[in-house]
Amino acid sequence: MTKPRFVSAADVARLAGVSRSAVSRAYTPGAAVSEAARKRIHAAAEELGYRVNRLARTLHQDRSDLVGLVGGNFSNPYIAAQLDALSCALQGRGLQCLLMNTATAGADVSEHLARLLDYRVRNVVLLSGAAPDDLIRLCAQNGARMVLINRPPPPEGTQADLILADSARGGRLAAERLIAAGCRRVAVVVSGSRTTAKKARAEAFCAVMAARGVAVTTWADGANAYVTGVEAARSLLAQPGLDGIFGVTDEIALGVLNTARHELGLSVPGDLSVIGFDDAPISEWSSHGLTTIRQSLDALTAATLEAIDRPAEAPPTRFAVPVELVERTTVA
Amino acid sequence: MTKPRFVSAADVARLAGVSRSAVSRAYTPGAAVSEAARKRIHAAAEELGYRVNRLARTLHQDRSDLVGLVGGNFSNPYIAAQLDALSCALQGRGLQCLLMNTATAGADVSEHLARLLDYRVRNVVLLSGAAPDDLIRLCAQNGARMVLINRPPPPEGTQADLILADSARGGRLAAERLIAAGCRRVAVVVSGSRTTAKKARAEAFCAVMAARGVAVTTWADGANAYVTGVEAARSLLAQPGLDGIFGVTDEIALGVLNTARHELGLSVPGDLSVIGFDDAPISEWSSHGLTTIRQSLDALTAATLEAIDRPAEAPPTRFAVPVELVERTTVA
DNA sequence: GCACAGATTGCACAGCTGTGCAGTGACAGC
DNA sequence: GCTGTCACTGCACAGCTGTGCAATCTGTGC
Repeated sequence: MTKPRFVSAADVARLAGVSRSAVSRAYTPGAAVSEAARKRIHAAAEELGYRVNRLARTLHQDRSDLVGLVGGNFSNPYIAAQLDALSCALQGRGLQCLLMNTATAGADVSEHLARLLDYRVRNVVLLSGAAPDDLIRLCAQNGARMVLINRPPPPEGTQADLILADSARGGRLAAERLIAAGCRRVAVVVSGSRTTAKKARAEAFCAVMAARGVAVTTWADGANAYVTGVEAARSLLAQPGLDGIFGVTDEIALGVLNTARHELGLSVPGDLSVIGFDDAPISEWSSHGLTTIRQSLDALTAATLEAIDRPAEAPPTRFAVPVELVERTTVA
Repeated sequence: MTKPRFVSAADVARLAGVSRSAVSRAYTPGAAVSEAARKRIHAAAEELGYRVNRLARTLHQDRSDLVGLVGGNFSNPYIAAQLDALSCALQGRGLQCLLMNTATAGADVSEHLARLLDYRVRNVVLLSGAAPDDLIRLCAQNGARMVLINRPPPPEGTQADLILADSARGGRLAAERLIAAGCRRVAVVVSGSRTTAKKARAEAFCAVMAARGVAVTTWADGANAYVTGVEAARSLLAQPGLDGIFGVTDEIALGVLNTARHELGLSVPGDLSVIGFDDAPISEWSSHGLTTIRQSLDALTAATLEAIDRPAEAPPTRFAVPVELVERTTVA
C-alpha cells in the first residue's frame, strides 16, 4: 500500500479529464466553468474525497480564515462557556478557531503565542491571560488584528480592539447590593495574578465601601481559580465578624460560598452574604444559586464578532459590554 | 499607509543581504548556514517581525502540525477539562489545535467536520458527538489519522485509533455500589442522543441489576446536559419509591443530585443515592461531593498523545483506559 | 603557488492553489 | 460562407517555503 497522501486538485483534474484550473474554478463561486464540467469535476472530487486545500488558498490570498483563540484556563466555567459560544459563532461565519492554551507548562508563553502568527491567523482573540507587549507588536507588524477581551489597553498607538465589560459599574453594583443587605464588614477576593479588569472590579467595590464607611479587607493571593476562593474563605472566616464577601470571579465566589457553607458550617445568606462576577452557567445551579454580576455572554460574543468583521485597516475601537445584577439566593 | 502584509522570507533576505534559501535554512535545524549569516538573518527577522509561514511549510512537507479537536459541548465540565489538558499536552509537542464545535446551529455538521481536512490536519480527535461515516472515509482518503475517544468503532477496515474507557466495568461498579448501599429500586439516566459508550455504561449497569433481581427504570430523553438530569429527577421522583439513580455522565448526575436535594427536598444519600460517571473537577466541590466512576483524565490524555504520535501508516490500535470508583458522599 | 577538502551559498524546482490572459470552439447574423 | 461575439478552457505565473544540486569560497597541506 502506498503511503496515504492528501488528494490534490491535479488528481481530480486527471480523473475528470479537465485542466487543473477548471477544478479550481469549479470551487470558486462566480468563476467561468460550464455546467457540464462543474458536474463532472464535483463527481470526481466526491469519488476521490477531494477538498480544497485552504492552506494553499490562504497562501495566495492575503487573509486566512483562521482566528486565534488564546486563553489560560479553559476549565473555568465562564471561559468554557465563552469558548463554546465563540467557536459556534465564528464557525457560523466560515471562520476556524486555532486554540492556544497559555497554561502550557514550562514553555515560554510569548513563544507559544507567536506561534499563532506562524499560521497567519487573521485575528487573535485574547480571552484570558496577559498580552505580552511583543506579541502585540508582532501582530501589528504582520497585519493580524487583535481583539482583547477584558484586558488592559495596549501601549499607545497599537492596533487592537478592546472589548470591555463595565467592571467599575459591576464593582459598584456588588458593593451597593451588600450594603443594602446590611453588611458592615466585608472582604473582596482577587487572585494573585490580577488583571486590570479584575483589579477595576475590586477597586470600584472598595471605593463605594469607603464612601459608606464600611471597612474592606482585600485578599489577593493564589491563582485565578476555585481553590483561591476556598483558601480565602478559610483564612478570612477563621475568626468571626465578616458578613459579606465579593469574589471578582464566579469561580472564586463559588469557592468562597461552598467553603463557608459546607466546610465552615456557616449559613449563606444568614451569617454571610456572597456575591460574584461573570454569571457562569453553574452559578445558577440550585446547588449554588449565586447572586452575581452578569456580563452578558451574548453581548460579549456579538462584540467580538463585530470586531473581527471590521476590515484590517479600520481604526481600533472600544466596545462596551453592559453588566447587570442577577439576584439569587446568596445575599440577604 | 500601505495595507499591512505578512512579512515573508524574501523580505528578511533582502534586509539581511542573503538569498531566500539562507533564510529558510536559518530556521531549519541542522541545515548548512554559517554562524555569521544565521545571526544576521535572525536580527533582520527580529526587526521585521518575521515568522516562518507554517502554512507554506505544510504545503511542502506532507504532514502538518495541526490537530483537529472535535467536540459538541465545551461547557460540559468534563469536556472542558479534557480540552484544557489535551491542548496543553499537544502544544507541549509543538502541535496546534484546530477547534471544531459540532453544536454550530443550523449548519450541516458533516460539512463542518470535513472543513477540518481543508486545513490538512494530521489528526482528527473526536471528543464527543457522533462521527459520520463519510467523515471517517474522508479522513482515510486523505491520510489523516483519526482518534475516537469513547466513540463507537467505525465500520470494518477503516483506519481509526480507539480510546475507550472501560464503560462496562464502570457500569458494573456503579451498580454494585448502589446494591451495597442497599438500594432496591433504581433508575439509570441516559441522554436521548446516546452514544455507544453511554449506552454501554447503562447496559452493564442494568445487567448487574437484573442479575440481582433489582428493578431498573431507564430514562432516555433530552440532550446530553445538566437539564436532562433535572428533568429526569423531576419525572422519576414524582412519586416516591426510587432509592438510587445512576447518571451516565457527571453533568447529568449533578442535575439529578441538585434537583433532588434543593428542589424536591430529598436527603442525599439519606432518601436517595446518586452516582455519576466521569469525575469532572466540579464533582469534587463540597457543594456536590458526588460519588462517581472516574475515567482518568491523565490516562485519557496520555493515550491520545500516544495515538497521535504513531506514524501515519501504523495499523490502528485500541487503547483501554481504566476506571475506578471514587467514594464521596452521595451514596449511602 | 597549487590542488584538494570542506563549508557555504544560490539556483531552480516542487508542493497546491487562484487568476490574468490568450486561445479555442460554437453559434448567430448577414 | 464569413465574421464577430461569447462562453469556456488551459497556460503560465504568483504566493511562500524546503531542499537537491551545482557553484563558489575558505583554508590547509605540500
